[in-house]
Amino acid sequence: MRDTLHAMILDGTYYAGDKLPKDEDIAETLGCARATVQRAMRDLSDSGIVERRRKGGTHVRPDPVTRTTVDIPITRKEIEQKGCVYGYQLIKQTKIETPIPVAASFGLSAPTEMLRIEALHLADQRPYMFEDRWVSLQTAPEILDVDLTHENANEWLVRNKPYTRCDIRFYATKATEYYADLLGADKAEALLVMERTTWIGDKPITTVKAVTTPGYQVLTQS
Amino acid sequence: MRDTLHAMILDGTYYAGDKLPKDEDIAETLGCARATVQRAMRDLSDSGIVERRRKGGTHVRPDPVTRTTVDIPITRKEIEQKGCVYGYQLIKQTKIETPIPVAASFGLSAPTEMLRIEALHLADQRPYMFEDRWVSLQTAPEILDVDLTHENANEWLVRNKPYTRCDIRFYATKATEYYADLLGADKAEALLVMERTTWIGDKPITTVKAVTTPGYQVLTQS
DNA sequence: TAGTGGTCTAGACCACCGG
DNA sequence: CGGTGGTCTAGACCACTAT
Repeated sequence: MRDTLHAMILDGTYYAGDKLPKDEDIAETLGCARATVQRAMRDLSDSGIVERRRKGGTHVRPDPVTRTTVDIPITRKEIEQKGCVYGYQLIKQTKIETPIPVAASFGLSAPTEMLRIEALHLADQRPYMFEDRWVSLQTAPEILDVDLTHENANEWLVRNKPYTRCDIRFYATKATEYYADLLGADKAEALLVMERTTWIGDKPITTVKAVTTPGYQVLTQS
Repeated sequence: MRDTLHAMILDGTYYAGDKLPKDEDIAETLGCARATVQRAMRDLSDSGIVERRRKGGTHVRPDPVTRTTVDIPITRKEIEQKGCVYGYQLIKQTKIETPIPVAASFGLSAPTEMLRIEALHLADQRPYMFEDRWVSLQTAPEILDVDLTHENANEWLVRNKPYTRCDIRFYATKATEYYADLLGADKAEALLVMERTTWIGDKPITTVKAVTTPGYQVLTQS
């Protein structure tokens, strides 16, 4: 039922920008309950195909977008899923004031003292991903009690610091000598970077720049 | 109501791997309808926080993932939204048999004749993105009638060929001399690439490799 | 096969926001 | 303010799958 409604909307009956009848009318036309229409519309809305506003009605999105979902697993799981042995190596851990760009990524106007952690994830003993992380000591002071040579900050945070907002960006960067060394890559190799910043409410938790090894790909789901 | 249920599940009552009571019991405990629980659970499930299986019940996901949504707009819109003037330039258009890797990306075992289109998107007259596209002539033969020097294949497809499946991948690549020339970038610059392949049912529509200019970022939502 | 989640209905009331 | 979508209920039946 919902699927046939999806199909009906999408089979060329309506075009970009068109206004659809209100749920009640559609329900009557199709001989189904309004809740069913509502459910179908919600799906279409989630997929970015349609836009709905109270009183404004439902419109086919005028500028179609390709909307897709990315799952970023815990790095350990990602490595293990490839059938490799996971390894972790703490490189450096310092309590230091955030540089301006880092403060900015949190939306903070003034630098703060945070914990900076540089670490390497290994797959079968070989470098897999380098992470350069900043953790807010105001929001997550307990991290100072964690032995980060063995426990990995990524996982500790996931288990102990739920977040309410998360910004992610992907981009490419040329390997600096530092990255190339750490990752066992050629200098000037092209590397994919994932930057992730999380907050609980409006309080910063952590920001991490994950630099991957050459060839790394991010895949999306349907 | 749904929100309080969300909160209750997430406030530390259950841990990774835990099994939750069945919807009916939760509904009774909270004094709400089962449909309400179902709705809340569906949200949690969509967010990747919980996994549900008929008869198997609902479990908190044992391996937490960061799940996020990426919107990929029409390139024209993306450029215009930045306040730039959009430009488009067809570089080459050939009817040719797919190389093995291209056929493979569609899941085809044998090469087929397709339309290959190389084109450049411009922002304020400057190169913005290069696209190397293959379009199936079996699924979208009408594209041969389109004047691709003026109409851009991206938009024609979006408007005329709805798809049911879409695979996307992001990765970094070192600029070849060809890319560097086209994009006005330095040779060996790191470039972000988006590859997108779409099908209608199990019939291939198009696959496109979009090579971006240096500094390009993909942002995600919530 | 029995237990669980998934879909649907018919109806009520609420919340937002455009005219 | 009135029209539209959003949420909720109480109940029925279905579809999958773990045991």
